[in-house]
Amino acid sequence: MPAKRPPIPLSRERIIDAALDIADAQGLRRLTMRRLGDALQVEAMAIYHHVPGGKEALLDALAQHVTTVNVETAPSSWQDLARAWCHASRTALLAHPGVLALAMTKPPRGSAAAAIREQTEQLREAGLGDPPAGVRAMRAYVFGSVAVELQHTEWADPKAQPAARDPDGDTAFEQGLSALLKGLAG
Amino acid sequence: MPAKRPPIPLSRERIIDAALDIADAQGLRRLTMRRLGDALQVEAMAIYHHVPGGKEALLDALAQHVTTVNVETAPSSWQDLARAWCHASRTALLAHPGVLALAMTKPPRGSAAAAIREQTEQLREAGLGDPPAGVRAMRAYVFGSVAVELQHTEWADPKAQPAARDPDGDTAFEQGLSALLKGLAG
DNA sequence: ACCTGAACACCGTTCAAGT
DNA sequence: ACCTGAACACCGTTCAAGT
Repeated sequence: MPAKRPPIPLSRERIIDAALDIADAQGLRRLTMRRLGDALQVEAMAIYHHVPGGKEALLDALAQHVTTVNVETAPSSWQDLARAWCHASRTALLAHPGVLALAMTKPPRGSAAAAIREQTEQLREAGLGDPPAGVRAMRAYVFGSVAVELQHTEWADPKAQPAARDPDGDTAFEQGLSALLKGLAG
Repeated sequence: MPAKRPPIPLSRERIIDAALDIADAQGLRRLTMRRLGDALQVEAMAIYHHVPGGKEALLDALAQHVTTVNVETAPSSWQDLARAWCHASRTALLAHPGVLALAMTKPPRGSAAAAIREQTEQLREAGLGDPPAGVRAMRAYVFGSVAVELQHTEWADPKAQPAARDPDGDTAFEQGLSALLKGLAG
């Protein structure tokens, strides 16, 4: 006879993880405070204790989660460094397709804004010409590529799992990235 | 004494226009069947008569509206033609910032899918190397650029009017577009 | 400190009813 | 044919109350 397991205490992190699960599996429109509560075995109202701003703040946190990336500064050229940042960003976005719309729509805040500043500084030190413009172009490229790639997989198979990715996506991304970096070089 | 004006009959087009107004001015989250009915001087339930699929179909229609563009095939090189398509797409998306998330998220259907096919054919005839890959890269670029540009204006001034645009947006777009086209050339 | 229950204003959508 | 009113299941959020 299994002992009555004491419930894992609620936390901001567990809430965000559960919210990402729901958004990825069922879509943003079905991410509901009540459904989220169900997934966490808790009444919806308990969530407000851990996420002060309510649902709007929760959505902000989800956007931050998929746009906060970090790269160890090691590579040789600014091109290699730029590639590393773009790959990391793409991977983070593809991991949670359900919240891509939030990531592209909400202006970067907190850790997401900090990551952009860090990326800008690293690329400046690595010798990139106009770091803010370069980072802006890279962010645009990564956002757009991921959006089109996800549209493509959903168009090909409306019930595709997030794991079942577009095989053309990788190569299309690499080609476009090379062209972009060549363009940024001057 | 003003005569009692007979109400303009409801139509799918009027509904879509009113929905775009609300989304642009107040955000997608505040676009509600009831609010939409108010704006049209009609009960919310009347909308279902003109938009069979309900709210989901309405959102699809909004996405189609801002991603359906057309370009008169006249320019000389495939580069000029590609520029024309990218400019037209960007303009259409910037005109309705409130529904960008839908445009990037919903796979192209109906007139939007037709526009992509048309663009692909025109560019093939104009001599572009791999038309589907090229169009995919252009769509990604336009989506990403517009998303970052709108993030940027909202970050600079959270209550900026859609008309008050980012001055850097135009030049950043042109620079990136040139780099992309150079990359597509080979 | 952390969670619940009841309550309130608001959603999307249906269906029968009006004109 | 086109619109309305009432109804239903479901939202986000508050607040007092429980432990």
